[in-house]
Amino acid sequence: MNESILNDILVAAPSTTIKRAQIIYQENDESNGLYFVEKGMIGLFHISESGKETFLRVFGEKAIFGHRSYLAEENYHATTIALTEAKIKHISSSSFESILAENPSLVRQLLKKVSQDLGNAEIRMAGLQDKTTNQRIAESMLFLKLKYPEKTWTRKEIGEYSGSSFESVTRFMSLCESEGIIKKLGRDFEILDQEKLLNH
Amino acid sequence: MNESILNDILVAAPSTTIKRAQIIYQENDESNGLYFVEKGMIGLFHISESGKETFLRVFGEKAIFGHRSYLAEENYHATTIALTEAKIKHISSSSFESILAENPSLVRQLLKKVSQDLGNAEIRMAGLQDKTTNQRIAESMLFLKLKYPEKTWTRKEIGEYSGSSFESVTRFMSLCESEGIIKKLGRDFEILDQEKLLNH
DNA sequence: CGTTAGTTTGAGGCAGATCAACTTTGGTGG
DNA sequence: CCACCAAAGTTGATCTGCCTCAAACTAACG
Repeated sequence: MNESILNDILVAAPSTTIKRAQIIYQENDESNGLYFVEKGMIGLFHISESGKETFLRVFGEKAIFGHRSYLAEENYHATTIALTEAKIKHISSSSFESILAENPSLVRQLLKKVSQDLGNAEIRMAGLQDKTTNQRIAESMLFLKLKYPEKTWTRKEIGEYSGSSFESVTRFMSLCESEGIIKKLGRDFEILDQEKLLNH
Repeated sequence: MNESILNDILVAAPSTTIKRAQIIYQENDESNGLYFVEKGMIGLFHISESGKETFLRVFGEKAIFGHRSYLAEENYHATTIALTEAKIKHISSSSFESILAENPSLVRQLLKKVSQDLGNAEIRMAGLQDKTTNQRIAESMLFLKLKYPEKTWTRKEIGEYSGSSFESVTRFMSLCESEGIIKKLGRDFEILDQEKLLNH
């Protein structure tokens, strides 16, 4: 994201500190501008009536979130939950709108980012149909660990990102460790062989 | 989509006639501007190595497609196939780029549409985890039939849209007919009770 | 009519979810 | 710094929704 454009607004906005597991907004809430992650990580989840959670997207440091609903002119379609303690900034709808109006290049950047996210979502949707649970777990482990190595991802989070149960994640990780593909480090893990991991 | 803006370009562009089942572009092909559906319907599919197809999006009359890849600056992530005989127009990347440059409001409209599509894709992804096959089939029947009533949707298409096998669609439709919720008309069907259909 | 694509129905199998019982980790506060 | 405990992880057993395979039927189009 073009940081220079957002910077002026962001330095002025006050930061809020969020505890792990705290909810920022919930599915169906009215859209309310956008948020910026100053520190920590936020997850976007869909939570079904039965309580089943699907982990849709991760927002790491310097990422923005909440913009999709504003741009789509919809209420939030999912819930954001802090994955770690975090510091975030909020930008109101009216501020966001004036930034957009004054910065056509920012609009194009957002369009690019949202288009990429749409492609990713559709590829993941297809993966739920044509890949095995272990393949999806392997891909999710690789994606989450390589893109956000600083976080100790729980089996539950990996399960919800890959579309499987946390027990399946545990089993697959034990299998991988026995084959020397990963190494468990307490609750965390390290990938020793990316190639073999993906070819499971 | 704002038709007036695109109109000038579209009247000038020549139409191409496409037969049913014909492929317009394939996954991984280089992005190539955008397409406009003048007549008929086009489907966007992901096809796995084993041949399993996932039906991602439908493009009906006056819809555009191919724009996501261009805007994301990626190769195509999926394959477009004509669902019926169709007439389409093609707009080159350079024409599309100049239209975008001259029409900020069109860029905002695209941003809105792509954001909505992202929300829908994520909701469908979550549905694959927390809904039963029959629930998803019911929702897909309703969506496809209400939004595009002129097309006789095959069991295979409904299956690939809902993330289930065509046999499961057949079985569910037989069940629904026996309960008076739908009526089969040759290969087509009619929905008699939307409420009951969704509450299965 | 003949042909082919689409549909129906039944039977069987299995990937992966769910349930259950137990162990380990790592943070917290005394 | 240690003891405690809640949260996270492990492992085994069971169960089932839905896919796959198979075989026969039927609509629709040239």
